[in-house]
Amino acid sequence: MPRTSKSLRTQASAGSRAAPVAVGLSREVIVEAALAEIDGKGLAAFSLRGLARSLGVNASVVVWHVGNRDAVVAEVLRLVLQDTLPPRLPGQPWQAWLRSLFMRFRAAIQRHPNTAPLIGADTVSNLRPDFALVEAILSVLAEAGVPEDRLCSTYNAVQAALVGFVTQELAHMPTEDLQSWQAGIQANLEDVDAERYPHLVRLLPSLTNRAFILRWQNGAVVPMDSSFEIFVNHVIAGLEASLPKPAQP
Amino acid sequence: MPRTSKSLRTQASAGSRAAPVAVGLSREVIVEAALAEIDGKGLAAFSLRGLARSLGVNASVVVWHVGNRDAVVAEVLRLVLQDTLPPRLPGQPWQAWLRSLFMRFRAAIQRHPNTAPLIGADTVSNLRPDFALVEAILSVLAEAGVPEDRLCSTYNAVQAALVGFVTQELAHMPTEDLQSWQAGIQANLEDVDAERYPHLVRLLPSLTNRAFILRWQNGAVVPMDSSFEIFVNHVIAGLEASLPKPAQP
DNA sequence: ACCTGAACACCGTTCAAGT
DNA sequence: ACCTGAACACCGTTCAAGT
Repeated sequence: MPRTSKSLRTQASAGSRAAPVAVGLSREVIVEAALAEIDGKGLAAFSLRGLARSLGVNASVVVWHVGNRDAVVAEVLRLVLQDTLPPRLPGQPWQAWLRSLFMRFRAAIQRHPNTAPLIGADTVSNLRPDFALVEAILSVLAEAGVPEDRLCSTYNAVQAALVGFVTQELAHMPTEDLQSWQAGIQANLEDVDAERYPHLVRLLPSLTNRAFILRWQNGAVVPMDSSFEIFVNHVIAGLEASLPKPAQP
Repeated sequence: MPRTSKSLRTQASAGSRAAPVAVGLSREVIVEAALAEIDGKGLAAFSLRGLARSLGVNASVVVWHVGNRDAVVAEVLRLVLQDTLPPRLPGQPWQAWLRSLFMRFRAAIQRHPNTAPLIGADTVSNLRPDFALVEAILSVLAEAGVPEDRLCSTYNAVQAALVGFVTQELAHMPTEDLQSWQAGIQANLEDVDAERYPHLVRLLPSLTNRAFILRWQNGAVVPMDSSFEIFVNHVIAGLEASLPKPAQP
């Protein structure tokens, strides 16, 4: 029975030259430790060697169990996104289900914001394809009345939206010199020419650190709830508007 | 006058211990070379040392000119996205301008698909904020009739969409073992249970290598034109639907 | 000002060797 | 089967030193 504590080996590590024996490590334990590492240090600072250190083993054992770095990271993402798919409640309109999918997906990444860069930019997502997600979206779109020949394209549009907002809301920010970075952005914003950028200047109070490109903290610190809601509204309304009109009574 | 050829130093590199003299390098030349490197080898294989090699100089000179790796990459993205902002044609409806923005943005990344991971996942984008883009979007949204108190959130929704689709369409794929990876995905797809995933199985021909999560090549090889068009339609229609209704005559 | 070269503290991955 | 330890070919960044 594998333990999940930080070091699987005896803690008296100083002069201990432990014999190379099985230590109860498994793919599952390694992936969980990897997620903990990413949660704590971020993706950029995550390494197989560091992961192995946190497990009290040699780096090559990670490779032996899981494969390479990409595989580890793909498994971590799978762990983060598991149970994201909302159940289809009886009688629930497709709009409501889609909305719950978007919210649950975002909530899952919010729990582990440092994994956000993985969901869109890398294709590690398809290293472990989640067929249930694809089927559920296709099913709900078909039910909504999307024509058969546009189902694939419409699915892609939905999938892009599902991942797109959250990727950016929780995008990684420069960790270290937050102080100077914030100061730099703010100084830039104060110097903006009101003649050339009237809207920007007028809306500055509501935009500063709250709008993409104009912020220095990500959605893990400053959630963009109302923006996300409007975004989801757009997606659903856009979907509705693109449906073939039924004969209106 | 800086030259843009591959090696700025004399090509007789074998036994040449060149004296450390100025070599005509500039921030601009370095960033262009960096883009060329990324275009050729991809972001994962891009390194400051490799970049310096391609320029025929020591690695630390890149640091001296541009700063650190993030700064180099931010400048590269700025170069890729320059001139993305479409002009506002006289009498042009806001919908048409927004559509052209989406298309030009995508076209810019299509020219350098390996930079796609930078636009959304990393926040290198705001290391060099493009105020003109922000202002243009705000301006067009205000003109469309978005209420003042929702301008920021609506801007965020548009920005998320602008970046979201392209990020994924051109997401990086495992470069090396494309053969085995493709085989793996195809094998997986053929084994899908038709009882559990009826839509997936029925639509398999149109989904295979054309739908997110079910493809093994990205948009640089297999463009997702019709999906992108539907996506943009959704964005615009969703925006229209969210506008306060004017008094209908 | 602009560049070299060495050094530091890391990486991912492979591979022989142990039990 | 599962692990160690050494090795290989890299990294980004810093810093003294050259011209």
